[in-house]
Amino acid sequence: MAVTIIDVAREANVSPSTVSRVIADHPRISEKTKKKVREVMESMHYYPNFQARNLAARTTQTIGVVMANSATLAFQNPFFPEVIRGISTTAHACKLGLYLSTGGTEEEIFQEVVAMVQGRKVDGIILLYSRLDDKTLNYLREMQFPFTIVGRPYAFEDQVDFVDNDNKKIAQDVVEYLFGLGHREIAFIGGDLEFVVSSDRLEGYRAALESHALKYQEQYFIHDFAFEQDGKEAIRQLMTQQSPPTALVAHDDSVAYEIIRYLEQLEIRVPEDVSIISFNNHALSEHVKPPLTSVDINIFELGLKATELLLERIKQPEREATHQYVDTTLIVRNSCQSLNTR
Amino acid sequence: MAVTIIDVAREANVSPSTVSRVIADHPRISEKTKKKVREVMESMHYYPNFQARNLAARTTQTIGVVMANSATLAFQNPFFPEVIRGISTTAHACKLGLYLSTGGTEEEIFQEVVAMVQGRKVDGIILLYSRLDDKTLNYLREMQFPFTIVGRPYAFEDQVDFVDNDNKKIAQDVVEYLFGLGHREIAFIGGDLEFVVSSDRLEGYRAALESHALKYQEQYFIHDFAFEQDGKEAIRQLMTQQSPPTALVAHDDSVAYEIIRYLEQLEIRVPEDVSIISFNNHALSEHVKPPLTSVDINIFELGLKATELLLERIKQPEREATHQYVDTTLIVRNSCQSLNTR
DNA sequence: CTGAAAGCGCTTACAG
DNA sequence: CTGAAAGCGCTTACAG
Repeated sequence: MAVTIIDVAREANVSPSTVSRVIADHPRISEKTKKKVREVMESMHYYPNFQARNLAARTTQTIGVVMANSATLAFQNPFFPEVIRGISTTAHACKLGLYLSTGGTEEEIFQEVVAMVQGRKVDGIILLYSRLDDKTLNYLREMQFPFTIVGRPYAFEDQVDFVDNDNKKIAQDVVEYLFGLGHREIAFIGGDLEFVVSSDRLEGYRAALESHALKYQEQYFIHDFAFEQDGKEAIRQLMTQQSPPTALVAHDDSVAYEIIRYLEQLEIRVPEDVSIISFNNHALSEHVKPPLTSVDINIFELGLKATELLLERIKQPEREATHQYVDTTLIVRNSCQSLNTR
Repeated sequence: MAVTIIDVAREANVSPSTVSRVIADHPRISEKTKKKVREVMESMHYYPNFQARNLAARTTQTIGVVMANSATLAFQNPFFPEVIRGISTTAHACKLGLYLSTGGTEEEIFQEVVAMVQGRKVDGIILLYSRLDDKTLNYLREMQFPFTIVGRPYAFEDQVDFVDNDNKKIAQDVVEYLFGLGHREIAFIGGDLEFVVSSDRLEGYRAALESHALKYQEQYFIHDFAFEQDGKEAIRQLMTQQSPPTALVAHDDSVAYEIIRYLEQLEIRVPEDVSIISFNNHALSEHVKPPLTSVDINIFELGLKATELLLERIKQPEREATHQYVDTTLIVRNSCQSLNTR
């Protein structure tokens, strides 16, 4: 068996309480005692048992990280490691552990979250996605369990802590940018509207069009499911209609890459024949052909801030809900062409 | 306070022991009692406290996942989510939790692993990397703590459980493939040789050359650090020497993308002027230009198998060490050209 | 500044 | 088939 606090206490001629207090660096223990106990701990290779400590102290020192189901995960590939890196940075600095959800379906994930909360596995939870009317989120709200979202909640915005980009605004900005280049026929290849990030971006797109008295047009919008089912055909239809778009907005770089390939097969050149712009600025976007103009959404920061908010919430359960919007940067590369100079 | 096993016991008119046994679905409890207790648990919304259960049962029902430091992580971007997906699949099926390392440096990671082991945070550990003479690995070995590596250990191969691709072989195969296409001047842009995966692939490359009585040549090898410092210059030098290579082997697709961009700047066409082949088959490799010929290493399976091995090890600490090699597939796309038909 | 005692919420031989 | 008791390894009022 491993050496316990009792073994140390006996060896150091103090009580277990004292050893415990030395571990916690309690101020009311004399330096002399601390020194002695620490020496004994060292020589006996004592190491505290977290489970016991946490059970007694009613804490876990770990936070739960809940990702959307794996299908979506695969999709948002580069998002995940980067947001984890942000979360880890804060977590590690505060000596907090990370507990990861493993569920593959919405229901499994929900059950896991219940287990985390009720089973006292974590002190708080970070939701890595925001879905319309999400069971998990509602549960967390009802339980008043500390949690933060990376993304904007679909509702109760003022009652929930979250970190997000201003997705409406960046979608608007992107359209404005294209508008500035002279584009008027701008199509949007959207993400799954179940996710708030997707609906926000779509909304920004529409708002930008309307602000220029351009109408939102059905035939300029491709749903995620249509694209996933047969992306090539969707793009073909889009580009062969009466007045095809001169610019495309894709909801994610990986989608943009795919579109570019289909366009190529259709012998439509980017950016000469059609411009393309996208979101999320994957690491590879500077290396593809043509280098992709994309919005950097600062994923690392998203993870970092979400963790900070969560820690504050854990410390002060009663504080008011806080939001934070993380800055984005439009990275202009070579996938968009100006029509003005024509 | 939450409802405990004692509350349930009182309400159901049984002892706490019995409630505990009902939770564990102990065979010696009568169906009648089980039914009654379960009804009470239901109606009282009882949920077991994992910390207490684990403390008493001396288990954790969670496995630790340790990644190499963040710098490397960023590099191997798509690897991480995919291997986690594989690990999650097995873990979730066995109702095991995942505890993630958060450290940014080797030393931090080591300390975390010590905390996981000594602090009884996990029942076993999966190392997501294999490094030369790794302190963490050595510690785990010495402690005889259950662990598995995704990758081949640098030593003690027959004493450690691991899952890997046969990296020597796939590097050989890749060179053979190029050889079959008529290439004789084949360069290698390698990874960090601190990692076994990189040195294995380099070794395979050399072995393949030698099997064709071709000599390994310094000027056909670019070190990871040289490439990272100034990739463009490294490629320029490589391609402007006396007899430049006709084919390049890159240790990872993301490196291949970068190389392709530099080649383009040098006005060297792929595959017309030089062929390029790579490992890991990122999701994007079919979408880049030219679509990249790459070796699919089946990352999902790597994670899945590693977890299975770990679980077996946890069950039978004394069993013999096992290895498993996961199959790979050469995905031929359009980045290599045959010289034979010229 | 330090200790004795109770308690965190479970599990598991042992006994019947 | 079920219960009483000890124990997992800590923490933390309370008392001095």
